[in-house]
Amino acid sequence: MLKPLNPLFHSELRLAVISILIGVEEADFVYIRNTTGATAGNLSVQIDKLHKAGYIRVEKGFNGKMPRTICSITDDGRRAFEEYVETLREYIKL
Amino acid sequence: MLKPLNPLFHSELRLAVISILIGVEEADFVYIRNTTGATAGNLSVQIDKLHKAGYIRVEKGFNGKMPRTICSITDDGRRAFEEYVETLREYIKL
DNA sequence: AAAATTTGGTTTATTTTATAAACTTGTTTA
DNA sequence: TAAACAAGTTTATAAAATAAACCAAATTTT
Repeated sequence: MLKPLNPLFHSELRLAVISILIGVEEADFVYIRNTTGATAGNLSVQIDKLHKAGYIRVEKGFNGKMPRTICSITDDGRRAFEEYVETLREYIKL
Repeated sequence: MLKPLNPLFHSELRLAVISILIGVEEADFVYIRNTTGATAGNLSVQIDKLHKAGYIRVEKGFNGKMPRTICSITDDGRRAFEEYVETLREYIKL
């Protein structure tokens, strides 16, 4: 019997966000929005979900005078994501 | 920029269904229900979506007197699924 | 130096999707 | 022959994704 897929990762946009954060130290809101092509609203909501789950860190600061939101993956997030990927592999077994 | 994920495959239950069908000649409704653990209603809906998309074949017959629904993946389905998996790999790149 | 526009978001509303509950048709079994 | 069961389908509800509307501050335009 297949294990359930962590629904927090099994979403196109959240998966794209994690895909970015997994490979870098940190990334800001605008960069993530640009590289995913998501709307700001959608991205804001999905980042919030990942944050509330403890999978990413979200730090609000300023770049000069402009607001800047920096995201990074947490250890918990990394662990949970790896587990998700392993589970996923059982589905796609390829 | 990441390619979009075919939403017909990017669903836990439909993914589980395809995961079963990819490895066998055919499988019937009850078998799929048992091995996925899905409710009959949910399964019926998801099978219908895959069928309407042309990704699976659905043949209704009888096993003695009892109705029997047999499913199998189509060539189109196989192709589309492989493409989905390739796209997915770009997200999880691991 | 106001007014208009842009930036970097958040909040709320709408649409879509997934899931469960209820129902149908026919079959066994008590 | 009535109750329980099997194999699904249909419809209603819950949850999720997405978009639209909004806000505050900064920048640019006239």
